[in-house]
Amino acid sequence: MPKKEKKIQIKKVEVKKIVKPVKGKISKEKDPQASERGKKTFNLLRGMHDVLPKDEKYWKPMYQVASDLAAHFQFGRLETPILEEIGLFVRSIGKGTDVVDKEMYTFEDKDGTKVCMRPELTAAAVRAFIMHGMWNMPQPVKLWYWGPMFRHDRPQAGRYRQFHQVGYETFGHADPSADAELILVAFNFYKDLGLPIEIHINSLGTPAERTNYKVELVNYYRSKRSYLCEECRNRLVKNPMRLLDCKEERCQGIKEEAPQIINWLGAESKNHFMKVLEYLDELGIPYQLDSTLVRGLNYYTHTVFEIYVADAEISAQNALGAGGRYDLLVEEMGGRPTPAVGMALGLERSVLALKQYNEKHNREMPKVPTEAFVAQLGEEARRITLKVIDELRFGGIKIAFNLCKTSLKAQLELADNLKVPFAVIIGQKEVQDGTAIIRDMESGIQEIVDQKKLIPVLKRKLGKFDDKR
RNA sequence: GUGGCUAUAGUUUAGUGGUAAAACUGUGGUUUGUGGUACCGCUAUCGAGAGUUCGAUUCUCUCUAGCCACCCCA
Repeated sequence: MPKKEKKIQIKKVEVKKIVKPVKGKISKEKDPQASERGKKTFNLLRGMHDVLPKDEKYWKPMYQVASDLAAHFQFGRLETPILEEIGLFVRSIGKGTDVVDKEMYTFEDKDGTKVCMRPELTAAAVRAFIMHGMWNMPQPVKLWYWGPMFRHDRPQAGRYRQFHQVGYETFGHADPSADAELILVAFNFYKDLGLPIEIHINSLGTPAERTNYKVELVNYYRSKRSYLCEECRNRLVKNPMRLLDCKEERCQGIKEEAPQIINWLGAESKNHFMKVLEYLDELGIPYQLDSTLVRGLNYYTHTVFEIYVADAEISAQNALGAGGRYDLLVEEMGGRPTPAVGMALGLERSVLALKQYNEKHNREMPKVPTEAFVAQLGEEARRITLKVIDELRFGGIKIAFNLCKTSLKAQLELADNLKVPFAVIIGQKEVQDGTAIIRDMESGIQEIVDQKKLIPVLKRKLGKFDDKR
């Protein structure tokens, strides 16, 4: 109780003080704010995040690069619903994987259908491929997507429950060139954004080859059983391929000596893999063979790869993206046997890595410079200004303005912050004369121009080609 | 899901058992039509709830969130 009384008293004092020198404006503005303070505010759900305008400089170019690459490599945009039947993911990703067993957002729809928010998009792409009879289209069928995915994992930096991926999938192209093409797309994505990456690559062969290899792997690890960490002893029974993921120090030596899957591949599989590598060599894409790379989703065959930030210091979550071949999935999902390769990149992680990389190297994302600031004085001028602003848009001039500001000083300050080369000033006098002032922000030299000639004059000053002359 | 650390203005940080400081940002102003400086205002129920206490932002507990490692993955 005493707390509240004190506070109220303080406020009254403040208001009185303010009312004296200024007008009634401020006290009017303050009251609603004060009453709002008592209201509850809402927070985000755990693991959710807003993408804010301050990060637009990352998200916008990412989308631009992603869609440019898609256009260049002839991927068609696929947009699928966020909600899908739960079985779609259970069958494709596979039971026993963490994604399916622990991380999916699932619920029962009002009609009792078991529904799931997509944890990834390859399965949905396969579904769409089959559903729309895309095997009847000229092959290969190339699809790309961009959108939110949902995984109920424990959040960490660069790891969210709703996160975004961009992905590319190629159907009906069995040749190693398809694998290489996708890796090239990923490589170019980061190259264009200015982030050095490295590719880790491996081959899982066919399921039969993998089974043979697993037997050998288990035999090997059994012989070392007493030296293994507890976790690995479990893996030995549950998921032997994951033994290769172990980070325990005591298991590292054992891991290094472990049989490598590449030696268990048949001639055909080996040949496929070698050809992929040859393509990468030809393209000059650096890669590292990684015999321990196995991937968490069950549908992969042959080539698998992951994309890491080249600078190991940069991020905890440094796996930016991953992909691989899934030649059997389309058939498994009820379609005609169709070879396929896919790849997905994590966007939040890419932003995080880019930020850290840029900070480390004192680099900034390129942005389109503003060419002119339009300043206005008075209500009359504001009316004209909004029109001028619109005309300048048609003139193709990148401008900034702020109708909220009334003083010229404040507006020029903004112009200065934006490092705009020119300011266009419209006041009462200019409204009457139908003119505008163009101020060179560097020299301070001003020129009075007819409002109708604003676009050509500005263009000339900006060194732009003016097609009206 | 397991373990650990953290939680003060929009941001980054001080600080104290007696309700809080600074920088930056934002906003208004320093003769109401001119910027890059300078100066002066304004902006925090000290994450939420409970407990201990005359009194807590400061101590304890619970919760929540973030971060780190594991797990997993993008």
